[in-house]
Amino acid sequence: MSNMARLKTKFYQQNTFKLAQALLGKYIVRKYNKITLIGKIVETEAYYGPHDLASHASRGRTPKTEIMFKQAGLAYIYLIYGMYYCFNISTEKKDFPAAILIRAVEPIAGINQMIRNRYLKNKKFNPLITTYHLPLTKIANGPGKFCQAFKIDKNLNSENLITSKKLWLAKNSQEKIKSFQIIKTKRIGIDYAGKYKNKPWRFYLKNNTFVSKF
DNA sequence: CCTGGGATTTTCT
DNA sequence: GAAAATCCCAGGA
Repeated sequence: MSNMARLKTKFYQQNTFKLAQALLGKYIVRKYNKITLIGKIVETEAYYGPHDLASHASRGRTPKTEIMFKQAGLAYIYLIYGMYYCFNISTEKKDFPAAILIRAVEPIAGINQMIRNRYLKNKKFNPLITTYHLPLTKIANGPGKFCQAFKIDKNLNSENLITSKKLWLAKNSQEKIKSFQIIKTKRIGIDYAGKYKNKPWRFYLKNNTFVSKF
């Protein structure tokens, strides 16, 4: 992990679709209570502009969607289906609504804690049990599961990833993803989005077993 | 393998 | 009051 360097402003200022692909293979670092969790991003989705019917921003600028209209590099976190959180990164310039949803990560460090975090809200959680089991590929293979594992919730909404001490992104300069390793396909769970529902704005690493859906 | 329904709460109409 | 960028489990083929 010695080659890990935090991603700075310039990285986030790329075009949303380029950034959604550049995020693949990068690391998410989460710190709380002296615990450090690290995951490698393997799947993203872009939500772009005021007309994208799959984007919350297509229904206007509201308190909820405000972060999507801010500058690049902020955490946009919302509650979905009353139960799960989704973590996004704001992109593009101020007043242009866009964001990238992190849909899946490969667990790298703090794996036992991630598994415990996943069970904490589960009805089957029993505080007397200290060891839970979950296959590595099912810890964070979905946007809701990832947030649960990494203890990401509304408290981190609007967090600045460039300066935060709790949540940021990093890269290992020795690791490079080539474009042939990236699958581009339609986004998940947005069948209501009319002509935007089939846009190939979902990106994931080819043959990667940590993605939410193949 | 697949399909369908329930959980749960914020947000906006 | 309805919908929602999800997840899990049950039941049938």
